[in-house]
Amino acid sequence: MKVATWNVNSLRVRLPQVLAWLAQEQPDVLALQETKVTDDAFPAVPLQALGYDTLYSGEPSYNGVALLSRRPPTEVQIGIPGFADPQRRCIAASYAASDLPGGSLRVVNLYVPNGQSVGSERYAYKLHWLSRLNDWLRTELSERPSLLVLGDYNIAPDDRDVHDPIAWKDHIAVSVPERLAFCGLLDLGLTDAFRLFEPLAGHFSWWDYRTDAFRRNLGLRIDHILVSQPLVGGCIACHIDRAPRKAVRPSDHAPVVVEIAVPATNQTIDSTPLT
DNA sequence: ATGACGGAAGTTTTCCGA
Repeated sequence: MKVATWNVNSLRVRLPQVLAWLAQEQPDVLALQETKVTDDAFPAVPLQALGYDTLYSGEPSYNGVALLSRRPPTEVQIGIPGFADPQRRCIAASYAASDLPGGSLRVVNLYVPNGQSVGSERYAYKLHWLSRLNDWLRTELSERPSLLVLGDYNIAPDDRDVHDPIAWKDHIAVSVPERLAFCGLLDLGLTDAFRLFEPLAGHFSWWDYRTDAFRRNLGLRIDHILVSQPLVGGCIACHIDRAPRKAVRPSDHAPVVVEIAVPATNQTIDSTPLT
């Protein structure tokens, strides 16, 4: 299974790029953030025409998340249970996958608050939001063996994920309390899929629109795919697709993609007869 | 220290992003 996350910074503006990327990459699930579109205006028809089911939770101007999938969703959850948050930042669903532990893949799609600046009201909201997320994911992990928690975390987990760690020290997305909150998610039993394959610095998922930051590779790695322990062994690849960031009028984020082998795939490879 | 770019709302300017 191929699952991806992409902060599109307005789905209405980026729809042609999303449609082209879906047609080319054929992910089983694509999680979108910053759709910036209300539910009544969500462009479901062209996405369905490509064979994707749609789930979405939006609001005017800001935030908004969606899940696009080639198989039908079940057990849909909008928002963090028990957390009355008016901002549309979380949507989750399950997808049948008989070869995976538990028989289905659970996908939790997040748009973690930006936080604006360390010490601000929005920063306090970000940390509170992450705390409520942590509480909920503890329950999810106990009930869903095959769990993916992906999206725009707005946190660069360590200095390898920051183009200039000295300049960014203690700034938003990099501050110690934010990184501790991210570690708190890993401590629940989640693993950063990207770091299963790439140990080096300099790989980013976001670049500022200003100052030619993408061409100079001045970015942050803040979009992540976390996987539960039963899925770790099945992860066969995780990469950041920089191609859409080179488009005309791109999003400032690039998609992150994970590929998960189901046991049947391994068996097929292992049983290939020698010639 | 500030702004630089881009989207949205909505009307010429402001808020927000990271």
